[in-house]
Amino acid sequence: MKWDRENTIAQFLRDRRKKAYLTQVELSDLTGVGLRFVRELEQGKPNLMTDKVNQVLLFFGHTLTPTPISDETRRNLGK
Amino acid sequence: MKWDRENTIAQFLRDRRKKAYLTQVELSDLTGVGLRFVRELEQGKPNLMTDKVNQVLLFFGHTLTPTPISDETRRNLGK
DNA sequence: TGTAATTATACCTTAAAGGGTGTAAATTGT
DNA sequence: ACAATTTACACCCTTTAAGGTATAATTACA
Repeated sequence: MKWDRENTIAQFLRDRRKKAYLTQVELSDLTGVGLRFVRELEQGKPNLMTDKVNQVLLFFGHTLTPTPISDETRRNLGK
Repeated sequence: MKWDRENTIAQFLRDRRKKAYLTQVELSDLTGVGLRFVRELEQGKPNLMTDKVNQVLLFFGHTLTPTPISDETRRNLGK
């Protein structure tokens, strides 16, 4: 599967980390996930484990939940 | 890690499947994920792969996205 | 109440996610 | 322009998610 830096989670986390003036290393330390994982997250690796993602999201007060797909997303379904 | 049938994703999917009058087997077929996975999903297995979850959520027009944690969630942080 | 359908557990195998580390590339600041 | 910091990529290793299948428990209903 192809990586997609523009996917919702990747974008969200790159943005939040920047705004918090944190490096990937710092975020890795603060959240307890591996540095490698932080990088894969931000580069849009497609297949991630939910609890690892949540471990990072939680640091920013967020969590993964099912939300209705946007028209935008629906349009891109056929990739 | 402990399983939690009441977690957001598990609850959401049990509810949606019921409302669609589908069995786990049917949902498994329709979404292309394994039957075992549907069951683990609905029973709140903690560690899931995001693309598998999305594969099922998409069937119900949803997808995993980072959302602010609720007060409820925040209260339960210390488990 | 008995029986078929649905759901829950258990066991085993396989593919791949996550982690550590080392190195190269890119970014930043002076 | 250069040095230091930060980010990206490659390698190998360990762990485990997901799938298939078989069996037990539960639920639905005739």
